Amino acid sequence: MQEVAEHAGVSIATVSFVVNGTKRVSPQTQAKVEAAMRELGYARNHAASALARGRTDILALLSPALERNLSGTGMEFITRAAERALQRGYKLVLWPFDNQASSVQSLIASRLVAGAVLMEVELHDARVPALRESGLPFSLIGRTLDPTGMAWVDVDFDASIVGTMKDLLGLGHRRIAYVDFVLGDDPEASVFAGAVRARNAYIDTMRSVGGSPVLLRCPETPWDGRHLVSRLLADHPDVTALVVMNEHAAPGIVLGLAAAGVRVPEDMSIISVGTTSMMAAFTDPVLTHTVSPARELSRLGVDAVIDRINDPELPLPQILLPCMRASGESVAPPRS
Amino acid sequence: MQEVAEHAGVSIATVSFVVNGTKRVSPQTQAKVEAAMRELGYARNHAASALARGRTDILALLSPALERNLSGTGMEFITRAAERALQRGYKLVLWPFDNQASSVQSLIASRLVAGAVLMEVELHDARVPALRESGLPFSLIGRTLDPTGMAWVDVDFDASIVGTMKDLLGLGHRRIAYVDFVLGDDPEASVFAGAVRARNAYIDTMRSVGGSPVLLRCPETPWDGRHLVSRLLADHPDVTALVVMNEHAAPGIVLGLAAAGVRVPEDMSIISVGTTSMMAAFTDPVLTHTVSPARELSRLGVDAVIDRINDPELPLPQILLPCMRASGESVAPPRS
DNA sequence: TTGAAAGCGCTAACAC
DNA sequence: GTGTTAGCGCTTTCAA
Repeated sequence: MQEVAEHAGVSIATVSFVVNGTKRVSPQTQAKVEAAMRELGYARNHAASALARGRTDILALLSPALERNLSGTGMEFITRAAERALQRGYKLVLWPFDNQASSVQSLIASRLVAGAVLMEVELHDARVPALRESGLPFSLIGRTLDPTGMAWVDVDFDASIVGTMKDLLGLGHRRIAYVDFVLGDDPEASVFAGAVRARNAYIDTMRSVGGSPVLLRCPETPWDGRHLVSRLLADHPDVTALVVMNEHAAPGIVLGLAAAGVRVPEDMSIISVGTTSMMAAFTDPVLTHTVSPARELSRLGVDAVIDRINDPELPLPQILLPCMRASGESVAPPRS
Repeated sequence: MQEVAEHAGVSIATVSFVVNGTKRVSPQTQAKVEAAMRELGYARNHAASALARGRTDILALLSPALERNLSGTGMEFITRAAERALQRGYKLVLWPFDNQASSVQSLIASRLVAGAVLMEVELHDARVPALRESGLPFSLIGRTLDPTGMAWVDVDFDASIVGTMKDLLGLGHRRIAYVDFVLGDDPEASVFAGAVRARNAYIDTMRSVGGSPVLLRCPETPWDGRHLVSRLLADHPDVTALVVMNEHAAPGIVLGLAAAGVRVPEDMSIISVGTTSMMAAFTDPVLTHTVSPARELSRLGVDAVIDRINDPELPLPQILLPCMRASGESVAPPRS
């Protein structure tokens, strides 16, 4: 920067002003400085700038289980978040971590990032208390049990599941089963808040129409989807429709049903919820599905943090976005 | 740090020594300092540290088209890279960008990152010259036409395609078509080096057995895969086997064939190359496939950069990894 | 084995 | 509108 200043015949303060647009500078000087910068290929030193202003332009994307969600919706979240951050002049660092709370602590204390976006939020999320205490701006993609006083954007699973159930009930289905996912080996292990809310919405809806819920779960793979089918058919032969919140198992379920001679949608209706359309198109018939608003959620989540960095007094966005219904051919009235 | 020093009754230099392990410190002082750090929840300021030592612990993952590859193998690359970087004490920032060369320039000049990993490398990649000039350590996942003097790790597409072709030829197939992908609207737009090499390996193999290559391509979606089928059957009715390098179209192709009454593998053999096993399991029959060594490639790519950061004189790793053959049920001898 | 102090490159308050 | 300058928090050389 010193060099640029000499080259342009001004002081380094002036260079700083034009680099940051912090202060009015006469057009002539501005031009001179810019020319000098171009000539010398100057770009401001990131660390020095961050140190001096006491703030960085880096955001952290905290995603505890980057291993999970090896495709589909998860990828969408990450790429959109990175894109949006860059659009707004921020960088996005990926922070997949093991030891939740303590790792967040040191991330915060190191002042590496100006804010954080949390994905895969749990009902009682260990990262949240640490973040709140620290005062670091953050937003949730998802929400904890009590998200009061935080910025969050989330899928409106309640409405989405209720809507999906209504569709099925409207067609005459009464025995509707629900399939979601387990992570790793321990079925009781960390549970995403969204999954819990969705499941509860299903249970409530079933109860409200006097039906009894049928809950199934399996790991997020097509193989597990296939295997699930025999269990389903054996234990619940009267089920006529499936609501599946398990992007990667859904195609497997269709294959499993076909192998068992169960036709979709004539004998069994299926709706895949919170998926990408691509995943829904891997089967024949194409799955009727609802699309998780991943792109918007990422954008809003990133925006929420950046806005709060710029003005901590801003109201906290708390936004619920519905899944979009997308057509498919896997739903029909039940065989009477 | 000053506070920690006072708390422990030592100088800030000493604190720095224990934080970084840069110098021998007596066990007692060490213990005192560590206790003080814990008590005050100290973590070193990232920017200040980077500024003082003239180096950061951040790596950039340069992926021009994060939009593409919305799942499967692409996701694998990113998550594994982030994981590995963290394991080795580095952070990974995502750098999806538009304007290739210039964006790289400013990334370099800003000294934000200590090194870079390039994905989706093209034969003549605009990012590479900028990087070479700058002296910033970097590695390629993939390789340019002439990757001499650079660190790279790549899939051995030559061997993989040749192996795949041999399998098919060995079964008696002679009319083997090849399907790969187009990006966006312009079929001539930026081409990944790996795709070009793979295609050439196919062409060479066909020629070497006196066959004439049949090249097809479509966007990376199951819909496009379905549509491709009618073109294939109309234009090349005598084809008995398909080598598909298009992870997301492959399941669509199977569906399209089924719809056209072409049985897999009796009437048509299919091998999906460079895919994830999950994608290959979305169809019935499960696709015979080869798995892209994404995980290892990411690890090696990240390691290569970090090693060179630590010692620029280290020999340049230039590593070719084969795709792993994975079983499936979509290959059989041709109908005689 | 420990401490003092000179920067690292930039920002921004203050003076002109 | 532009320049001077005191830090930002840490690393590291040099001296003790």
